[in-house]
Amino acid sequence: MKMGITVKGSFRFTKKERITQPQDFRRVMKLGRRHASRDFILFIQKNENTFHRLGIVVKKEIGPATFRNRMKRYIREFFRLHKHQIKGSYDIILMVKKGCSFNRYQEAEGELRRLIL
RNA sequence: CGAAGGGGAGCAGAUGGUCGCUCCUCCUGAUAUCACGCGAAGCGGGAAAUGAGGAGGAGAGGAAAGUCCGAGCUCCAAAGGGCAGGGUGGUCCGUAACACGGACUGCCCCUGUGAAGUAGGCGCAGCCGCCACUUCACGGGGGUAAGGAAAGUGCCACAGAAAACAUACCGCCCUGUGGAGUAGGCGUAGCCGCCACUCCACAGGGUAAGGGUGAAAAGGCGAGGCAAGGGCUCACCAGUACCCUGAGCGAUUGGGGUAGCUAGGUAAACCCCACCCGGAGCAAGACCAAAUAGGUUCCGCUUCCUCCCUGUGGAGUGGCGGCUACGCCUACUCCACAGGGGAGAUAAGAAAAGCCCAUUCAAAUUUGUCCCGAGGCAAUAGCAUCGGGACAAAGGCGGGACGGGUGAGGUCGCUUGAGACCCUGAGCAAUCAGGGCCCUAGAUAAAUGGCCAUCCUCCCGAUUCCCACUGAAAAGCGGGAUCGGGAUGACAGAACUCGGCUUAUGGUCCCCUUCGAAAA
RNA sequence: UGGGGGAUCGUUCAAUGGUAGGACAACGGACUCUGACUCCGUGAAUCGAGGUUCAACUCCUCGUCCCCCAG
Repeated sequence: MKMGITVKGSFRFTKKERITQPQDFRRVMKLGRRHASRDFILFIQKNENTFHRLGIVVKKEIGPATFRNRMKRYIREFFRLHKHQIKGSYDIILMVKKGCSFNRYQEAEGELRRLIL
């Protein structure tokens, strides 16, 4: 019973797991390590907490607001389901590149899995 | 029934499970009106800097979009007038308002029917028939920024004679001069001269009928008239203005008459007329917190008058005491000084933004130096007082420039509103009125998503199926059914809120027009 | 989110409503032994769709894209 509760809660994604302050964005993007794939750029830096934090950057030149919201939802969904497979505690910023054109969650999930894990 | 075009209405895949997100309400616990944490304000209910677990409810759109209009709301002290600037433009109505909507009118385009005409085409010997074109009448559909071009200015490239006070290039006509010709006439024997006619050249004039061009050429056509012509005159037609009259709330329109005979286009060129508009926008604005230097510098202004109250002094009147001088006062009036208060004038400027005006607000104190005047001490000097003036400094008020701090901090604004749905009534309609019922997103690195199953829609392929057509058959083609695979399904994401417009876009249904097919 | 401005050859700038013009670049030729420089010539554009007008880069409306400013 207690196990079920903790597993159930562990797939949540709350406000404290998000990076919202501009100085945090600046710090991670300036000091963190950088990896790139075809459609994403990943900035990652170790933090003092015991959990991961996620920030998403989608520029306006990527597409219309519907597409930008969809990309953010896909990234959040992937982070929610896969954050336990990342060891340690990191601040993660994902930036979407310009030519990105995902329409399905599965396409994004494959590329994110290759990039992060 | 199908296809195409136009218009209108409504929907925005459905159901279930599961993992999540945002907001709200509630329950229990360690009295959650507490403890703790984040620097603070304020906030935080669980992997964190931190105490825990549940239950329930709600959660993107017809365009949320573009920001093209109009409003609400907030601030600019109040939101007034004029100019400038901007906008609108048929009429009436609707609306909180509009560049919106409805109805009607005018104009333009498309189309159908009917009539008339034609020197057009085809058939026919012909009459005539069919087609085509033009005009008119009636009907249907669509569009329309639709005031004024006889208020003024500007422009109208090229071409053309001329592009707007009409002009005179060609042409036509008249007159004059000169030349040439003639089988003409007169004089003469003839040469020759004059007259007449024709042609040419030049000069002067008349003329808009005709003329290549152009987007556009100064009403059309016929007759008269004329030297030639011309609305020069007349008949008909078209157009304009005015008058009378019928219809309509009105735009407008039917009929009649008169006039001048004509006025080109462009106002989405300037402009004129009528009407409307103060500006900025929720990053508006209010509060709280943190931090810093309530900093530097420049410029302008800082002026007068009057009223009331209190106090002091003086004068007068009155009362009392007193024999006169005089003394006192609880009274009143006037003058001077001091303090306080209010009102008015003026005023740097501010509200104010593009400018001006009205209106409102607005510091207006102190000290020092110099000059002048008055009288006092004094006596060529000088000293202090008072009044006036000038200058300076400090303070105050207002404005400009530069700088310092914080670092995208929090709460409210923030969703009950010209609100949605249903019924009834008024109206052709847009819309309005009454009644009932309901509360329906409030995020802020920004919430609606992922997965699974079934059904619906679309696409592709297959067939042992069925139906219709062609064919003698084999077979071909179309539709339906089943199975498998795919599209996971158009445009697209609230950001203060409404009313419209525009743009993007998937199906469904209804209406109108045209075409095709079948049946009667 | 709100408020402003703009779009012209490949690039950067012009153009009273009346033939879209330079400069750089590109290509071809001349000059040169060759290249550079210079000279001559050529091609190449009004963001898209409607409307006003005889005529639109210009005026008006709608759309697309880009830039700037606001705490």
